[in-house]
Amino acid sequence: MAIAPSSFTDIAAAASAASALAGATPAFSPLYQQIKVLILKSLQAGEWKPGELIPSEMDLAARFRVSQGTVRKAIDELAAENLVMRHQGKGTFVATHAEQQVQYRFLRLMPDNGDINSEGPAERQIIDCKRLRAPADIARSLALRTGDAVLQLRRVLAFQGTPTILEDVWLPGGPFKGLTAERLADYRGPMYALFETEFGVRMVRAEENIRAVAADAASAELLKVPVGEPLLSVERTAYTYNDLPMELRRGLYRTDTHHYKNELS
Amino acid sequence: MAIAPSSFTDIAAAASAASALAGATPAFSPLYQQIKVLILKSLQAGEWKPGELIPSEMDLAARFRVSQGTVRKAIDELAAENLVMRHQGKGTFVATHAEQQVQYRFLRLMPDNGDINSEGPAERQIIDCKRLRAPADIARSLALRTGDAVLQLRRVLAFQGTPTILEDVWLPGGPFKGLTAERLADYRGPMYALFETEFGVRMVRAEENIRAVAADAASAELLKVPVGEPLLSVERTAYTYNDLPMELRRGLYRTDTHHYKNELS
DNA sequence: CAGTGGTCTAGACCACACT
DNA sequence: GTGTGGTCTAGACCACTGC
Repeated sequence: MAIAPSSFTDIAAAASAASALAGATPAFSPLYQQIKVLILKSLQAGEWKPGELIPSEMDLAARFRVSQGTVRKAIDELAAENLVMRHQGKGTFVATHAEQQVQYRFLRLMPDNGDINSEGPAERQIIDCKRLRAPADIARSLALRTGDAVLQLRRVLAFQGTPTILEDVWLPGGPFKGLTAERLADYRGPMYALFETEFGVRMVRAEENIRAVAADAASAELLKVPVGEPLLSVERTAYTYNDLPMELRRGLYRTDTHHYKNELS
Repeated sequence: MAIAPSSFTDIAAAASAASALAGATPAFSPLYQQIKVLILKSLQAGEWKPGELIPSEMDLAARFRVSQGTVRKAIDELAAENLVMRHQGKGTFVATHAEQQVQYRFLRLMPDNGDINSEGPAERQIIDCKRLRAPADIARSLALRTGDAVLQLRRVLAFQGTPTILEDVWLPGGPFKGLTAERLADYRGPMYALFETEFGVRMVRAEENIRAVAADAASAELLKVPVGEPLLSVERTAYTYNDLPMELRRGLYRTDTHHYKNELS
Protein backbone atom coordinates (compact mmCIF):
# COMPACT_ATOMS: atom_id res chain seq x y z
CA MET A 1 0.00 0.00 0.00
CA ALA A 2 1.01 3.63 -0.43
CA ILE A 3 2.81 5.29 2.46
CA ALA A 4 2.55 9.03 2.82
CA PRO A 5 5.99 10.67 2.54
CA SER A 6 5.35 12.38 5.88
CA SER A 7 5.61 8.95 7.51
CA PHE A 8 9.30 9.07 6.73
CA THR A 9 9.93 12.33 8.58
CA ASP A 10 12.86 12.12 10.95
CA ILE A 11 10.95 11.63 14.19
CA ALA A 12 14.03 11.85 16.37
CA ALA A 13 14.82 15.31 15.08
CA ALA A 14 11.22 16.39 15.61
CA ALA A 15 11.36 15.18 19.19
CA SER A 16 14.49 17.20 19.87
CA ALA A 17 12.91 20.25 18.30
CA ALA A 18 9.77 19.86 20.43
CA SER A 19 11.84 19.57 23.59
CA ALA A 20 13.85 22.62 22.55
CA LEU A 21 10.69 24.75 22.48
CA ALA A 22 11.15 26.75 25.68
CA GLY A 23 7.73 27.45 27.21
CA ALA A 24 5.70 27.24 30.38
CA THR A 25 4.67 23.71 29.36
CA PRO A 26 7.52 22.10 27.42
CA ALA A 27 5.10 19.27 26.53
CA PHE A 28 8.01 16.87 26.38
CA SER A 29 7.02 13.50 25.03
CA PRO A 30 9.42 10.58 24.79
CA LEU A 31 10.20 9.32 21.33
CA TYR A 32 8.69 5.92 22.02
CA GLN A 33 5.40 7.55 23.00
CA GLN A 34 5.30 9.37 19.69
CA ILE A 35 6.03 6.12 17.87
CA LYS A 36 3.25 4.49 19.86
CA VAL A 37 0.81 7.16 18.70
CA LEU A 38 1.89 6.65 15.09
CA ILE A 39 1.36 2.88 15.33
CA LEU A 40 -1.98 3.52 17.03
CA LYS A 41 -3.04 5.73 14.13
CA SER A 42 -2.17 3.00 11.66
CA LEU A 43 -4.20 0.52 13.70
CA GLN A 44 -7.11 2.92 13.82
CA ALA A 45 -6.88 3.67 10.10
CA GLY A 46 -7.07 -0.05 9.41
CA GLU A 47 -3.63 -0.29 7.81
CA TRP A 48 -3.35 -3.63 9.63
CA LYS A 49 -6.61 -5.44 10.43
CA PRO A 50 -7.47 -7.47 13.54
CA GLY A 51 -5.66 -10.80 13.49
CA GLU A 52 -3.10 -9.63 10.94
CA LEU A 53 0.66 -9.47 11.34
CA ILE A 54 2.13 -6.00 11.71
CA PRO A 55 5.61 -5.20 10.32
CA SER A 56 8.59 -6.47 12.28
CA GLU A 57 10.31 -4.27 14.83
CA MET A 58 13.22 -3.78 12.45
CA ASP A 59 10.90 -2.69 9.64
CA LEU A 60 9.07 -0.25 11.87
CA ALA A 61 12.37 1.08 13.21
CA ALA A 62 13.51 1.76 9.63
CA ARG A 63 10.18 3.34 8.72
CA PHE A 64 10.20 5.72 11.67
CA ARG A 65 13.99 6.24 11.61
CA VAL A 66 14.51 5.20 15.20
CA SER A 67 16.27 2.27 16.83
CA GLN A 68 14.68 -1.13 17.30
CA GLY A 69 14.70 -0.62 21.08
CA THR A 70 12.51 2.45 20.80
CA VAL A 71 9.97 0.64 18.63
CA ARG A 72 10.10 -2.24 21.08
CA LYS A 73 9.17 -0.02 23.99
CA ALA A 74 6.24 1.44 22.02
CA ILE A 75 4.96 -2.04 21.14
CA ASP A 76 5.51 -3.18 24.75
CA GLU A 77 2.93 -0.63 25.87
CA LEU A 78 0.49 -1.54 23.12
CA ALA A 79 0.81 -5.19 24.13
CA ALA A 80 0.24 -4.28 27.80
CA GLU A 81 -3.01 -2.59 26.75
CA ASN A 82 -4.06 -5.70 24.81
CA LEU A 83 -4.07 -3.84 21.50
CA VAL A 84 -1.51 -6.18 19.93
CA MET A 85 -0.26 -9.67 20.76
CA ARG A 86 3.40 -10.68 20.52
CA HIS A 87 4.45 -14.19 19.56
CA GLN A 88 8.12 -15.02 19.78
CA GLY A 89 9.41 -16.35 16.49
CA LYS A 90 6.27 -15.35 14.61
CA GLY A 91 5.74 -11.64 15.00
CA THR A 92 3.29 -9.12 16.42
CA PHE A 93 -0.40 -9.40 15.60
CA VAL A 94 -3.29 -6.98 15.88
CA ALA A 95 -5.48 -8.16 18.77
CA THR A 96 -8.94 -9.48 17.96
CA HIS A 97 -12.03 -10.65 19.81
CA ALA A 98 -12.28 -13.60 17.41
CA GLU A 99 -9.81 -15.87 19.18
CA GLN A 100 -10.21 -19.23 20.78
CA GLN A 101 -8.03 -18.16 23.69
CA VAL A 102 -10.24 -15.52 25.21
CA GLN A 103 -13.80 -16.29 24.18
CA TYR A 104 -15.47 -13.51 26.15
CA ARG A 105 -12.76 -11.00 26.95
CA PHE A 106 -15.00 -8.55 28.78
CA LEU A 107 -17.30 -11.02 30.54
CA ARG A 108 -16.34 -11.50 34.17
CA LEU A 109 -19.12 -13.93 35.07
CA MET A 110 -17.82 -17.35 36.07
CA PRO A 111 -19.60 -20.57 37.03
CA ASP A 112 -19.34 -21.33 40.76
CA ASN A 113 -17.75 -24.73 40.19
CA GLY A 114 -15.47 -25.46 37.30
CA ASP A 115 -14.00 -22.97 34.89
CA ILE A 116 -15.46 -21.15 31.94
CA ASN A 117 -14.69 -23.97 29.54
CA SER A 118 -16.46 -26.67 31.53
CA GLU A 119 -19.95 -25.51 30.64
CA GLY A 120 -19.67 -25.32 26.88
CA PRO A 121 -20.81 -22.47 24.66
CA ALA A 122 -23.61 -20.16 25.78
CA GLU A 123 -27.03 -20.62 24.19
CA ARG A 124 -28.05 -17.30 22.73
CA GLN A 125 -31.56 -16.10 22.15
CA ILE A 126 -32.30 -12.75 20.58
CA ILE A 127 -35.48 -11.25 22.00
CA ASP A 128 -35.61 -8.01 20.12
CA CYS A 129 -33.65 -5.82 17.71
CA LYS A 130 -34.95 -2.43 16.70
CA ARG A 131 -34.00 1.03 15.51
CA LEU A 132 -35.04 4.01 17.60
CA ARG A 133 -34.22 7.60 18.52
CA ALA A 134 -31.84 7.81 21.47
CA PRO A 135 -33.29 8.89 24.81
CA ALA A 136 -31.19 11.46 26.68
CA ASP A 137 -29.36 9.02 28.98
CA ILE A 138 -28.43 6.59 26.19
CA ALA A 139 -27.32 9.45 23.97
CA ARG A 140 -25.09 10.86 26.70
CA SER A 141 -23.38 7.52 27.26
CA LEU A 142 -22.70 7.09 23.55
CA ALA A 143 -21.61 10.71 22.99
CA LEU A 144 -24.55 11.25 20.64
CA ARG A 145 -27.29 13.84 20.60
CA THR A 146 -30.72 13.05 22.02
CA GLY A 147 -32.86 11.75 19.18
CA ASP A 148 -29.99 10.40 17.08
CA ALA A 149 -30.59 6.97 15.57
CA VAL A 150 -29.50 4.03 17.71
CA LEU A 151 -29.95 0.29 17.52
CA GLN A 152 -31.36 -1.48 20.53
CA LEU A 153 -30.86 -5.17 20.99
CA ARG A 154 -32.14 -7.45 23.73
CA ARG A 155 -30.95 -10.99 24.27
CA VAL A 156 -30.72 -13.80 26.79
CA LEU A 157 -27.68 -15.99 27.35
CA ALA A 158 -28.23 -19.41 28.90
CA PHE A 159 -25.63 -21.80 30.29
CA GLN A 160 -26.51 -25.49 30.33
CA GLY A 161 -30.15 -24.69 29.88
CA THR A 162 -30.36 -22.08 32.62
CA PRO A 163 -31.00 -18.51 31.45
CA THR A 164 -28.34 -16.50 33.25
CA ILE A 165 -27.79 -13.18 31.49
CA LEU A 166 -30.38 -10.76 30.16
CA GLU A 167 -28.90 -7.80 28.40
CA ASP A 168 -29.92 -4.74 26.45
CA VAL A 169 -27.37 -3.35 24.03
CA TRP A 170 -27.43 0.10 22.45
CA LEU A 171 -25.26 0.91 19.45
CA PRO A 172 -24.87 4.12 17.46
CA GLY A 173 -26.94 3.85 14.26
CA GLY A 174 -24.26 5.22 11.94
CA PRO A 175 -21.37 2.78 12.38
CA PHE A 176 -23.70 -0.19 12.78
CA LYS A 177 -26.02 0.48 9.84
CA GLY A 178 -27.27 -2.82 8.51
CA LEU A 179 -27.10 -4.84 11.72
CA THR A 180 -30.13 -7.10 12.01
CA ALA A 181 -31.34 -9.84 14.33
CA GLU A 182 -30.72 -12.37 11.55
CA ARG A 183 -27.07 -11.47 11.10
CA LEU A 184 -26.59 -11.70 14.85
CA ALA A 185 -28.38 -15.02 15.13
CA ASP A 186 -26.41 -16.54 12.24
CA TYR A 187 -23.02 -15.45 13.56
CA ARG A 188 -20.91 -17.97 15.43
CA GLY A 189 -18.63 -16.40 17.99
CA PRO A 190 -18.57 -13.35 20.23
CA MET A 191 -20.62 -10.30 19.34
CA TYR A 192 -17.50 -8.14 19.44
CA ALA A 193 -15.92 -10.36 16.78
CA LEU A 194 -18.89 -9.66 14.51
CA PHE A 195 -18.49 -5.95 15.17
CA GLU A 196 -14.87 -6.20 13.99
CA THR A 197 -15.40 -8.24 10.84
CA GLU A 198 -18.71 -6.80 9.67
CA PHE A 199 -18.54 -3.19 10.82
CA GLY A 200 -14.84 -2.50 11.37
CA VAL A 201 -15.46 -1.47 14.95
CA ARG A 202 -12.93 -2.80 17.43
CA MET A 203 -13.64 -2.49 21.18
CA VAL A 204 -10.43 -1.93 23.09
CA ARG A 205 -11.56 -1.25 26.66
CA ALA A 206 -14.68 -0.94 28.76
CA GLU A 207 -15.95 0.35 32.09
CA GLU A 208 -18.58 -1.38 34.20
CA ASN A 209 -20.79 0.02 36.96
CA ILE A 210 -22.27 -2.71 39.11
CA ARG A 211 -25.26 -2.70 41.43
CA ALA A 212 -27.60 -5.13 43.13
CA VAL A 213 -31.23 -4.81 42.02
CA ALA A 214 -34.50 -6.70 42.39
CA ALA A 215 -35.91 -8.48 39.34
CA ASP A 216 -38.95 -6.76 37.83
CA ALA A 217 -41.75 -8.71 36.18
CA ALA A 218 -40.32 -8.68 32.66
CA SER A 219 -36.78 -9.60 33.73
CA ALA A 220 -38.03 -12.28 36.10
CA GLU A 221 -39.94 -14.00 33.34
CA LEU A 222 -37.05 -13.98 30.89
CA LEU A 223 -34.55 -15.22 33.47
CA LYS A 224 -37.04 -17.64 35.00
CA VAL A 225 -36.63 -16.33 38.55
CA PRO A 226 -39.20 -14.99 41.03
CA VAL A 227 -40.08 -11.32 40.89
CA GLY A 228 -37.93 -9.48 43.43
CA GLU A 229 -35.00 -11.91 43.14
CA PRO A 230 -31.69 -10.07 43.68
CA LEU A 231 -29.79 -9.72 40.40
CA LEU A 232 -26.49 -8.18 39.49
CA SER A 233 -26.98 -5.08 37.35
CA VAL A 234 -23.95 -4.52 35.14
CA GLU A 235 -23.85 -1.37 33.03
CA ARG A 236 -21.00 -1.48 30.57
CA THR A 237 -19.69 1.26 28.32
CA ALA A 238 -17.31 -0.10 25.68
CA TYR A 239 -14.84 2.11 23.85
CA THR A 240 -13.03 1.87 20.55
CA TYR A 241 -9.77 3.73 19.78
CA ASN A 242 -9.39 7.26 21.15
CA ASP A 243 -11.79 6.63 24.04
CA LEU A 244 -14.76 6.87 21.72
CA PRO A 245 -17.79 5.13 23.30
CA MET A 246 -19.39 2.72 20.84
CA GLU A 247 -21.65 0.54 22.94
CA LEU A 248 -23.80 0.78 26.03
CA ARG A 249 -24.87 -2.50 27.55
CA ARG A 250 -27.13 -3.04 30.54
CA GLY A 251 -27.01 -6.58 31.80
CA LEU A 252 -28.82 -8.46 34.54
CA TYR A 253 -26.88 -11.46 35.81
CA ARG A 254 -28.21 -14.31 37.90
CA THR A 255 -25.70 -15.01 40.65
CA ASP A 256 -27.15 -18.15 42.18
CA THR A 257 -24.97 -20.42 40.04
CA HIS A 258 -22.42 -17.91 38.81
CA HIS A 259 -20.39 -15.07 40.27
CA TYR A 260 -18.65 -11.96 38.98
CA LYS A 261 -14.90 -12.37 39.38
CA ASN A 262 -12.52 -9.44 39.73
CA GLU A 263 -8.79 -9.31 40.32
CA LEU A 264 -7.34 -6.39 42.24
CA SER A 265 -3.76 -5.26 42.41
CA MET B 1 22.72 -5.34 57.68
CA ALA B 2 24.76 -8.43 56.89
CA ILE B 3 24.60 -9.75 53.35
CA ALA B 4 25.10 -13.44 52.81
CA PRO B 5 28.12 -14.04 50.57
CA SER B 6 25.87 -16.01 48.22
CA SER B 7 24.15 -12.75 47.32
CA PHE B 8 27.29 -11.82 45.47
CA THR B 9 27.36 -14.90 43.30
CA ASP B 10 27.78 -14.11 39.62
CA ILE B 11 24.14 -14.38 38.56
CA ALA B 12 24.88 -14.03 34.87
CA ALA B 13 27.15 -17.05 34.94
CA ALA B 14 24.53 -19.00 36.89
CA ALA B 15 21.94 -18.16 34.24
CA SER B 16 24.17 -19.42 31.46
CA ALA B 17 24.88 -22.57 33.41
CA ALA B 18 21.18 -23.15 33.98
CA SER B 19 20.42 -22.69 30.30
CA ALA B 20 23.28 -25.04 29.43
CA LEU B 21 21.62 -27.83 31.39
CA ALA B 22 20.31 -29.95 28.56
CA GLY B 23 17.09 -31.60 29.69
CA ALA B 24 13.47 -32.15 28.83
CA THR B 25 12.62 -28.91 30.64
CA PRO B 26 15.55 -26.51 30.38
CA ALA B 27 13.71 -24.29 32.87
CA PHE B 28 15.22 -21.26 31.22
CA SER B 29 14.55 -18.10 33.13
CA PRO B 30 15.70 -14.66 31.97
CA LEU B 31 18.28 -12.94 34.12
CA TYR B 32 15.95 -10.06 34.93
CA GLN B 33 13.35 -12.51 36.25
CA GLN B 34 15.92 -13.99 38.59
CA ILE B 35 16.88 -10.51 39.74
CA LYS B 36 13.20 -9.76 40.28
CA VAL B 37 12.88 -12.81 42.50
CA LEU B 38 15.93 -11.74 44.51
CA ILE B 39 14.52 -8.25 45.04
CA LEU B 40 11.17 -9.80 45.93
CA LYS B 41 12.87 -11.92 48.58
CA SER B 42 14.48 -8.85 50.09
CA LEU B 43 11.10 -7.10 50.17
CA GLN B 44 9.52 -10.13 51.78
CA ALA B 45 12.32 -10.47 54.33
CA GLY B 46 11.78 -6.85 55.30
CA GLU B 47 15.23 -5.67 54.23
CA TRP B 48 13.42 -2.54 53.02
CA LYS B 49 10.17 -1.64 54.75
CA PRO B 50 7.00 -0.15 53.21
CA GLY B 51 7.55 3.51 52.36
CA GLU B 52 11.33 3.19 52.43
CA LEU B 53 13.78 3.90 49.63
CA ILE B 54 15.40 0.85 48.06
CA PRO B 55 18.98 1.02 46.69
CA SER B 56 19.50 2.77 43.38
CA GLU B 57 19.52 0.82 40.15
CA MET B 58 23.27 1.23 39.92
CA ASP B 59 23.76 -0.12 43.44
CA LEU B 60 21.54 -3.11 42.78
CA ALA B 61 23.31 -3.73 39.46
CA ALA B 62 26.65 -3.81 41.30
CA ARG B 63 25.26 -6.03 44.04
CA PHE B 64 23.88 -8.59 41.61
CA ARG B 65 26.71 -8.19 39.09
CA VAL B 66 24.44 -7.38 36.18
CA SER B 67 23.92 -4.29 34.06
CA GLN B 68 21.67 -1.43 35.10
CA GLY B 69 19.30 -2.26 32.24
CA THR B 70 18.65 -5.71 33.62
CA VAL B 71 17.87 -4.35 37.08
CA ARG B 72 15.66 -1.74 35.45
CA LYS B 73 13.58 -4.38 33.71
CA ALA B 74 13.15 -6.30 36.98
CA ILE B 75 12.04 -3.15 38.80
CA ASP B 76 9.76 -2.25 35.89
CA GLU B 77 7.77 -5.41 36.52
CA LEU B 78 7.67 -4.87 40.27
CA ALA B 79 6.38 -1.34 39.65
CA ALA B 80 3.74 -2.68 37.24
CA GLU B 81 2.53 -5.00 40.01
CA ASN B 82 2.35 -2.07 42.44
CA LEU B 83 4.98 -3.59 44.71
CA VAL B 84 7.28 -0.57 44.40
CA MET B 85 6.81 3.03 43.31
CA ARG B 86 9.34 4.87 41.15
CA HIS B 87 9.93 8.61 41.50
CA GLN B 88 12.21 10.26 38.97
CA GLY B 89 15.00 12.15 40.66
CA LYS B 90 14.28 10.60 44.06
CA GLY B 91 14.47 6.86 43.77
CA THR B 92 12.37 3.73 44.09
CA PHE B 93 10.22 3.21 47.20
CA VAL B 94 8.52 0.16 48.66
CA ALA B 95 4.78 0.52 48.08
CA THR B 96 2.53 1.03 51.09
CA HIS B 97 -1.18 1.27 51.85
CA ALA B 98 -0.47 4.28 54.08
CA GLU B 99 -0.43 6.89 51.33
CA GLN B 100 -2.53 9.92 50.71
CA GLN B 101 -2.69 9.13 47.00
CA VAL B 102 -4.67 5.93 47.08
CA GLN B 103 -6.70 5.88 50.27
CA TYR B 104 -8.54 2.62 49.66
CA ARG B 105 -6.56 0.76 47.04
CA PHE B 106 -8.77 -2.31 46.94
CA LEU B 107 -12.16 -0.65 47.40
CA ARG B 108 -14.02 -0.27 44.13
CA LEU B 109 -17.17 1.32 45.55
CA MET B 110 -17.74 4.84 44.26
CA PRO B 111 -20.40 7.43 45.04
CA ASP B 112 -22.88 7.86 42.17
CA ASN B 113 -22.21 11.57 41.84
CA GLY B 114 -18.82 13.10 42.51
CA ASP B 115 -15.59 11.29 43.11
CA ILE B 116 -14.25 9.47 46.09
CA ASN B 117 -12.76 12.61 47.63
CA SER B 118 -15.98 14.59 47.60
CA GLU B 119 -17.57 12.72 50.47
CA GLY B 120 -14.82 12.92 53.03
CA PRO B 121 -13.48 10.11 55.18
CA ALA B 122 -15.65 7.11 56.00
CA GLU B 123 -17.11 6.89 59.48
CA ARG B 124 -16.06 3.57 60.94
CA GLN B 125 -17.87 1.61 63.61
CA ILE B 126 -16.54 -1.65 64.95
CA ILE B 127 -19.37 -3.98 65.86
CA ASP B 128 -17.42 -6.97 67.04
CA CYS B 129 -13.92 -8.41 67.31
CA LYS B 130 -13.37 -11.90 68.59
CA ARG B 131 -11.10 -14.91 68.51
CA LEU B 132 -12.49 -18.23 67.36
CA ARG B 133 -11.69 -21.58 65.79
CA ALA B 134 -11.90 -21.49 62.01
CA PRO B 135 -14.89 -23.19 60.36
CA ALA B 136 -14.04 -25.33 57.36
CA ASP B 137 -14.84 -22.75 54.66
CA ILE B 138 -12.92 -19.94 56.34
CA ALA B 139 -9.96 -22.22 56.97
CA ARG B 140 -9.86 -23.29 53.35
CA SER B 141 -9.83 -19.72 52.11
CA LEU B 142 -6.98 -18.80 54.45
CA ALA B 143 -4.97 -21.97 53.79
CA LEU B 144 -5.37 -23.00 57.43
CA ARG B 145 -6.68 -26.17 59.04
CA THR B 146 -10.22 -26.34 60.35
CA GLY B 147 -10.18 -25.35 63.99
CA ASP B 148 -7.07 -23.15 63.78
CA ALA B 149 -7.31 -19.85 65.62
CA VAL B 150 -8.65 -16.93 63.60
CA LEU B 151 -9.74 -13.41 64.41
CA GLN B 152 -13.15 -12.30 63.27
CA LEU B 153 -13.98 -8.66 62.96
CA ARG B 154 -17.25 -7.02 62.00
CA ARG B 155 -17.62 -3.36 61.14
CA VAL B 156 -19.82 -0.83 59.38
CA LEU B 157 -18.56 1.96 57.15
CA ALA B 158 -20.79 4.98 56.69
CA PHE B 159 -20.47 7.79 54.16
CA GLN B 160 -22.01 11.14 55.06
CA GLY B 161 -24.09 9.53 57.76
CA THR B 162 -25.42 6.70 55.60
CA PRO B 163 -24.23 3.22 56.57
CA THR B 164 -23.07 1.74 53.26
CA ILE B 165 -20.74 -1.16 53.89
CA LEU B 166 -21.08 -4.00 56.39
CA GLU B 167 -18.15 -6.33 56.41
CA ASP B 168 -16.85 -9.36 58.22
CA VAL B 169 -13.10 -9.86 58.19
CA TRP B 170 -11.27 -13.07 59.07
CA LEU B 171 -7.55 -13.05 59.79
CA PRO B 172 -5.20 -15.89 60.69
CA GLY B 173 -4.59 -15.83 64.46
CA GLY B 174 -0.83 -16.29 64.28
CA PRO B 175 0.34 -13.30 62.26
CA PHE B 176 -2.29 -11.03 63.80
CA LYS B 177 -1.83 -11.94 67.45
CA GLY B 178 -2.60 -8.94 69.60
CA LEU B 179 -5.09 -7.24 67.30
CA THR B 180 -7.99 -5.81 69.32
CA ALA B 181 -11.05 -3.67 68.66
CA GLU B 182 -9.36 -0.81 70.54
CA ARG B 183 -6.25 -0.77 68.36
CA LEU B 184 -8.46 -0.77 65.28
CA ALA B 185 -10.71 1.98 66.58
CA ASP B 186 -7.77 4.20 67.56
CA TYR B 187 -5.98 3.83 64.23
CA ARG B 188 -6.32 6.59 61.67
CA GLY B 189 -6.01 5.40 58.11
CA PRO B 190 -6.75 2.26 56.12
CA MET B 191 -6.87 -1.11 57.86
CA TYR B 192 -4.22 -2.44 55.49
CA ALA B 193 -1.87 0.33 56.64
CA LEU B 194 -2.29 -0.86 60.23
CA PHE B 195 -1.55 -4.40 59.12
CA GLU B 196 1.73 -3.18 57.63
CA THR B 197 2.95 -1.06 60.49
CA GLU B 198 1.73 -3.15 63.42
CA PHE B 199 1.95 -6.69 62.12
CA GLY B 200 4.37 -6.52 59.19
CA VAL B 201 1.79 -8.00 56.85
CA ARG B 202 1.61 -6.32 53.47
CA MET B 203 -1.30 -7.13 51.14
CA VAL B 204 -0.16 -7.08 47.53
CA ARG B 205 -3.17 -8.33 45.56
CA ALA B 206 -6.72 -9.58 46.04
CA GLU B 207 -9.52 -11.45 44.29
CA GLU B 208 -13.18 -10.60 44.64
CA ASN B 209 -16.25 -12.74 43.95
CA ILE B 210 -19.38 -10.65 43.60
CA ARG B 211 -23.04 -11.60 43.88
CA ALA B 212 -26.41 -9.98 44.40
CA VAL B 213 -28.16 -11.07 47.61
CA ALA B 214 -31.15 -10.05 49.70
CA ALA B 215 -30.56 -8.39 53.06
CA ASP B 216 -31.28 -10.66 56.03
CA ALA B 217 -32.63 -9.30 59.31
CA ALA B 218 -29.25 -8.65 60.95
CA SER B 219 -27.70 -7.00 57.88
CA ALA B 220 -30.80 -4.94 57.22
CA GLU B 221 -30.73 -3.48 60.71
CA LEU B 222 -27.04 -2.56 60.58
CA LEU B 223 -27.30 -1.02 57.13
CA LYS B 224 -30.68 0.60 57.89
CA VAL B 225 -32.41 -0.92 54.88
CA PRO B 226 -35.57 -3.04 54.63
CA VAL B 227 -35.22 -6.80 54.96
CA GLY B 228 -34.93 -8.29 51.47
CA GLU B 229 -33.27 -5.21 49.97
CA PRO B 230 -30.85 -6.24 47.20
CA LEU B 231 -27.26 -5.82 48.32
CA LEU B 232 -23.93 -6.43 46.64
CA SER B 233 -22.11 -9.35 48.26
CA VAL B 234 -18.36 -8.95 47.81
CA GLU B 235 -16.13 -11.76 49.01
CA ARG B 236 -12.50 -10.75 48.95
CA THR B 237 -9.42 -12.87 49.49
CA ALA B 238 -6.32 -10.75 49.99
CA TYR B 239 -2.82 -12.12 49.49
CA THR B 240 0.59 -11.14 50.77
CA TYR B 241 3.86 -12.08 49.02
CA ASN B 242 4.07 -15.54 47.43
CA ASP B 243 0.30 -15.77 46.92
CA LEU B 244 -0.22 -16.51 50.59
CA PRO B 245 -3.83 -15.70 51.59
CA MET B 246 -3.90 -13.54 54.70
CA GLU B 247 -7.41 -12.14 54.84
CA LEU B 248 -10.93 -13.18 53.96
CA ARG B 249 -13.48 -10.40 53.85
CA ARG B 250 -17.19 -10.70 53.20
CA GLY B 251 -18.80 -7.36 52.53
CA LEU B 252 -22.35 -6.25 51.87
CA TYR B 253 -22.54 -3.01 49.92
CA ARG B 254 -25.56 -0.76 49.53
CA THR B 255 -25.78 0.25 45.89
CA ASP B 256 -28.58 2.80 46.02
CA THR B 257 -26.17 5.72 46.37
CA HIS B 258 -22.94 4.02 45.34
CA HIS B 259 -21.81 1.61 42.64
CA TYR B 260 -18.98 -0.85 42.15
CA LYS B 261 -16.69 0.41 39.39
CA ASN B 262 -14.55 -1.88 37.29
CA GLU B 263 -12.27 -1.18 34.35
CA LEU B 264 -11.84 -3.83 31.68
CA SER B 265 -9.15 -4.08 29.08
C1' DC C 1 25.93 20.67 41.90
C1' DA C 2 25.56 15.42 42.25
C1' DG C 3 22.45 11.60 42.26
C1' DT C 4 18.27 9.50 40.82
C1' DG C 5 15.24 7.38 37.39
C1' DG C 6 14.01 7.88 32.18
C1' DT C 7 15.21 7.69 27.29
C1' DC C 8 17.77 6.31 23.23
C1' DT C 9 21.11 3.91 20.73
C1' DA C 10 23.95 0.01 18.80
C1' DG C 11 25.36 -4.39 18.84
C1' DA C 12 25.56 -9.17 20.36
C1' DC C 13 23.44 -13.24 21.39
C1' DC C 14 19.33 -16.43 22.67
C1' DA C 15 14.75 -18.83 22.06
C1' DC C 16 11.26 -19.92 18.97
C1' DA C 17 8.72 -20.81 14.50
C1' DC C 18 8.54 -21.82 9.82
C1' DT C 19 10.41 -23.74 5.70
C1' DG D 1 18.82 -21.61 7.67
C1' DT D 2 16.35 -17.35 8.05
C1' DG D 3 13.59 -14.23 10.36
C1' DT D 4 10.96 -13.11 14.38
C1' DG D 5 10.59 -11.36 19.11
C1' DG D 6 13.33 -11.64 23.76
C1' DT D 7 17.42 -10.73 26.54
C1' DC D 8 21.61 -8.45 27.96
C1' DT D 9 25.11 -5.10 27.82
C1' DA D 10 27.49 -0.52 27.69
C1' DG D 11 27.45 4.08 27.13
C1' DA D 12 25.49 8.56 26.26
C1' DC D 13 22.37 11.96 27.30
C1' DC D 14 17.89 13.98 29.38
C1' DA D 15 14.58 15.28 33.18
C1' DC D 16 13.72 15.73 37.91
C1' DT D 17 15.00 16.30 42.92
C1' DG D 18 17.34 18.11 46.65
C1' DC D 19 21.64 19.80 48.56
